[in-house]
This record gives sequence, structure tokens and C-alpha cells, in this order.
Amino acid sequence: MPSENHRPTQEDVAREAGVSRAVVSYVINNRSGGKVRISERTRRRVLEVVQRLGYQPNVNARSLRTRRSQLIAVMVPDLTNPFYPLMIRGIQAAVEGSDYHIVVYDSDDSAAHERAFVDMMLRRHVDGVVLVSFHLDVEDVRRLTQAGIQTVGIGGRLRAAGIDTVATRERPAAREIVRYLISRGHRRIAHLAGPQDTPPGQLRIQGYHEALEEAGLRYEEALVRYGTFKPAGVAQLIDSMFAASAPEQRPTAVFAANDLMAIEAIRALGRLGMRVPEDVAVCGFDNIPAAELVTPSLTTIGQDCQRMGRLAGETLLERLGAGARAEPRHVSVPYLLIVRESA
Amino acid sequence: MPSENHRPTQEDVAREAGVSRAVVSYVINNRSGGKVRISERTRRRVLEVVQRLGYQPNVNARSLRTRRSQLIAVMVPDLTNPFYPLMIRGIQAAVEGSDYHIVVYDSDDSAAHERAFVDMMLRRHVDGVVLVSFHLDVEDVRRLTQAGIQTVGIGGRLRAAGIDTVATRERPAAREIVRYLISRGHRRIAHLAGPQDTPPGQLRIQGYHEALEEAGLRYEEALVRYGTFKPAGVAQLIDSMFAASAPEQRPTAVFAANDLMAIEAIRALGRLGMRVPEDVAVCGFDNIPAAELVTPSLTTIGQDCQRMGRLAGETLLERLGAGARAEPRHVSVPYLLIVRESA
DNA sequence: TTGTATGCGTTATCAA
DNA sequence: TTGATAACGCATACAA
Repeated sequence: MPSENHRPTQEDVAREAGVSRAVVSYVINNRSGGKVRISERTRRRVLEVVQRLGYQPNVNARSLRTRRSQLIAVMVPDLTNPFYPLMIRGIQAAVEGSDYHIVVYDSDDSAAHERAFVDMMLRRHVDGVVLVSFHLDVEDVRRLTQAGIQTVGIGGRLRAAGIDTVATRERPAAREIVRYLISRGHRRIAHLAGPQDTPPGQLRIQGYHEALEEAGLRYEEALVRYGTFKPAGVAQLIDSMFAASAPEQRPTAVFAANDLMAIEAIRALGRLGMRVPEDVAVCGFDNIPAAELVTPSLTTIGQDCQRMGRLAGETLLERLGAGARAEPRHVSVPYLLIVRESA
Repeated sequence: MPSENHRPTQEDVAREAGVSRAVVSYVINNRSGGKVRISERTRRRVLEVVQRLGYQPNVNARSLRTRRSQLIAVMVPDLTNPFYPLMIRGIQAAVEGSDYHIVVYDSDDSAAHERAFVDMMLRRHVDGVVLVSFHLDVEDVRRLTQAGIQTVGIGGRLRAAGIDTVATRERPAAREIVRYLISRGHRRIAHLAGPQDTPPGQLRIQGYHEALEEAGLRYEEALVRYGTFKPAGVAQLIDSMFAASAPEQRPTAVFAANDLMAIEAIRALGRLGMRVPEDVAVCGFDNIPAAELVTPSLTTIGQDCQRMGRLAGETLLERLGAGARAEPRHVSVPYLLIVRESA
């Protein structure tokens, strides 16, 4: 059984210091200003007892009373995708120095988990939320905002929910990288798409589509395969794309919907005896740290996820602070075509 | 200003359903069993109102009352090191299905942050903690355990604190990989060490030391450089090791204290015009996902971090459940020498 | 089967 | 300057 030793409360501190509970509260919250004055002597005595007893305020009780939890929750779809830890770093950097604390929640890209997350945030009475969501809808977000929880979305998906968003313009970015492939002479360009029920998956395939159209190339279903944004399963998709079709029908370039898939594609191609970029060019999306480590290093679209995180954090803090209820703001973070060896 | 709309409480539900607050509480917590019986009709009416109002229990109030928060906190030193997200996945897997929720805290490998984390856990009254700590001491841990917070350490460092631990036996592992280098004929083996105020840093250099000794090789200060477990700065260390010394004095192999450093070392060596593994063999430690993606792929020690996480989570749940206060248990997870191309 | 009353640790109001 | 005291939302022993 947990020893569950009695933890000191303000009551204990007050008794020990020979003052009332209120005084302890004042001292701890530095309320000795406007209406209330605490003598320096009293203040020091209280702090000394706090120290000696190892008193720590109970934030549950506090936030019950104050209706603020000083908590910011961050939901991401996949912590093992290096993209998101970097984003979290950005948020942390923004929040550092404020009174807010961050808790991270990994939804494992599951709709059920995402919805459970909303409930949890409601129950925990967090003050603010940063959402990287693929499954929540406007109604889910309304539940948060209606409860007075400030919400910022990363990715444009939730713009319709009337919240602030920070996003990369993924469609133009996808278009640009496919354009680049075309400019290198590729005509049969395959797309290793992401899940089509997620906006990143949709936007990237749309960009792919647009670039082809611009160049007067035909969009062929046979050149598109649908994956999960994760390495698992990519090998089969590549196999089905290359092993099954006649050599002259094969794509000369593959645009993968993210780096994780692109890297796995390069490996799969290698196993099929194809060289990258000589036989097939490959490019990805995101620019995760591994992108420059692999061989051949990966041509990709750089999203500045750390900056996106920082912007999201800053936006949230603004809302939480002054809280001037202005129009929702949608900021888009520049992307960058990063040409390396793979294409 | 946050619209801060009134959120429904049990009071509201009770009024709406025409019952007392207690009944609502009973229904919500499924207390209709032993001493208390709630009619099915009442139950349904209450649940209907809960649904309609979108009532969510306030966990702060609840845990104030029950003295349980159903919260497990996980502290890791660096979320951007892929090692830790995997570990977290393991913990999540263990906790999935229980009533506990996980919050993740990234200490950025700072002693101050780690200590702040302890305070935070105390204040938030979390029920359990999984600690991957490089800086906390026995006294810090005692503050947690004395407050009745169940604590599990990952890594052997906190064994002395009398808590359960899950660890890889890093010293033998380091010894083994250096032995392997020796078995491949290397005699001048350099070590790109981790910070010496952290146990992983210490244990890995000790293993290195032991392997040399075993083989009758001299330990030379000139062959050791101290880094931070991060890529930054590694290039200079490699430069100083290779550029500065006469060719015949140069190491023929480098054992890096972790994969992140090893990968950066390979890149730095490449810039110096040295080939890996022909001119210099390189090996790492951890087996992060990128280890098999880089070229040459990385020879390293595989730590099963996901399993470590799962074990830590399971251990914690056991303690939280029955809470049978047995002796602290120390389990060590097998490691694996993974030979790839780099050495 | 349901309702009343109490206290969890805080903060905030109001007197003293 | 300080001290009672009333909420905050909930769970539960006990009474009805």
C-alpha cells in the first residue's frame, strides 16, 4: 500500500507558523500588494515553515477554486514520427517562462483516442489546447471552445471550427516538389499517398494532381498507392507498383506523402535491385532529421515544425493572456523545397 | 475573454433530472451495487441528462476528494531522441485499458527541469511516475515516494533510492561491442563518450575501459572525447581526433556512446575524406530507427526500449493496484549486439 | 431507493 | 495586518 504519508497542507503550515490559513495563502501567492499587506517578519516565518515541511500547494484544489489549471495540452498523432517531437519542442520554447505547463498526448492517429482526448481535456479543465488532429470535427472543437478552453490547431484542417491555426500550405508544397520532378524530365511519376481521410493525405495528392495537370500529364490511378504515413506496408506497395508492371510502364519517380514512407520506399526499391536516383527518383515530405542521414539523402519539402510549434504556443499564450477575442488568425509557415540526392 | 460558459456540474444534472446530487454521483460511478441501489429508471434518466447537457466530471474536484488522480507522469530527457518516444509507446501499451492516463514531460536533460518536474508531480498529486533521470538524486526520489507516489526508474541509476527499476545492463553491453571491434582486429579504438555526470555516459565508458583491459590494450586519454549525446559538437570532436594527430596515431575504430553521435561521426568522417568502415569503423549504442537507415548502416547495441517501457508501465500498475509493498524489483532487459555495415 | 451533510485543500470576501 | 468563513465540484457515510 502506498505509505500515503500525510502531505502538509496550508493548514499544517499555518498551525506550525502560528498564523491563519489565509495568511499562508497570501504569502505563497505573493498577494502582499494591493489590498493585503503582510509584514516581512510574518512572510519569512511562513516561508521558513513551508521550506521545512516541504509544503507543496495542491494544484487540484487550487484550480477547483480559481478555475484555472495553468495547463496546456498538446495532442499529436504519432510521437514516434520525429516531426512531432520537434513541434513539441517549439511549443515548449514558447511556453517556457510562462506559468503554464505542457502535457503531451499521443493519439496514435486514432479517432477514438482523439475523441477521448477531448473528454479528458474537458474533465481536467485544461486552460488551452494545441491540436494536431486528423479526425476531430468542428463539433468536437466546439465542445472545447464552448467550455472556455482556448484552442489552436496545427494544420489547416480545423479552420472551419473558428479557431486559430498554424499550418504549412501543403498543397502548393506538394505541387512544387512534383513540378521539380517534372522539370527533371520525369513523366511517369507515382504517388505513395497518405490516408485519404486525413487532410495531409488529401492535400498532398491534390498538389500532385495539380502539378501533373499543369504539365499536361495524365493522372493515372495505376500510379497511385495508398499507405498510412508509416513505414509498415510500404514495401508491398512498392512491389505492387514495380514488380507487377511492364518495365516501360514503370514510374521513373516516386513522390511519397511523407519522409517515413519515402525512406522505406528507397529501401524497398533497393531490394528490388533498383538504384535511387539513377533508376527511380524518390522524394518525400516533412524533412525529418533522418532525411539527410539516409543514402541517398532525401529530396523533400522542409516544414519548419519547430517554428510551427512555437507559433502555435505563442498564439495560445496570447489568447490565454489578454484574451482579446479577435478574429481567429490563420498563419501559414513557409515551406522549402530541399533538393538532395534522391531526386 | 474566454467565453467561460458555465460548465454543467452534478448539481445541474441533478436538478435537471429531478434527483439529488448523490444519485448522480452514484450513477456516474456505477456505484449501484453493494450498499446502494439505483433503479434502472432513475439511472437512465440521469444518464440521459448527462448526455444532453454534455456533463463531464471535474477530475480536479474528484481527485481532491478521492486522493487519486488516475494520472501517471513520465519524464524523459529528450523527446527528440527517437529512443524515448518508443519507450513511451511501451508505457502507453501497458497502461492502455486501465483507468490511468499518461502525461509526458520532456526535461531537456536539465537538472533544473528535472527537479521542477518532481515539484510538479507533487503538486498535481499524480499517482505514479516513470522516471528516466540523469540528475535526480535519492533525496529527490524520496520526496516522491514519501508522498505516496509510486515510482519506477528506467535505467539503473536510481536503484539506490529503493524504487523498482527497469534497465539494460549497459556496461556489459558496451564491453561487448568494444570486444567485437577488438575481435575485428582494431587496436586503436576511440571513444566518443557521453557526459560523465550521467550514468549512461559513465557505464559506457567503463565498458569500453574493461574491454580494452581484458584485451591488454592501453587506455589512452587521447582516444577519448566527451560529447553530449547529441549530434551538435560531434564534428569538432572528430576533427580534433583525426585532423590533429599523425596518421599512424589515428584510431581505426570509434565507439560512440549513442547512435545520434555515431551517425554524426560517420558524417564528419566523410567530410574528412575517410571511408566507413574501410578507413575507420564506427559503432553506436541504442539502435534507434535511423541506425539501419544511414549509410553505412550502423553497428550498434540494440536496447529494446519499447519493452523497457512496457515493463516499467506494468510494474507501476502492479504497485498501484494491489500495492503489495514487496521488495523493490530490478529487472534488466536483454541487449543485443547488432552488426551492420559500419563496423 | 433516494436525499442530507460533510470534508477534500484552495482562494477570496469580509470583518476585526 | 490578520482571521473566520464561504464557496469550488465531487464522493460517500448515514439518515430517511
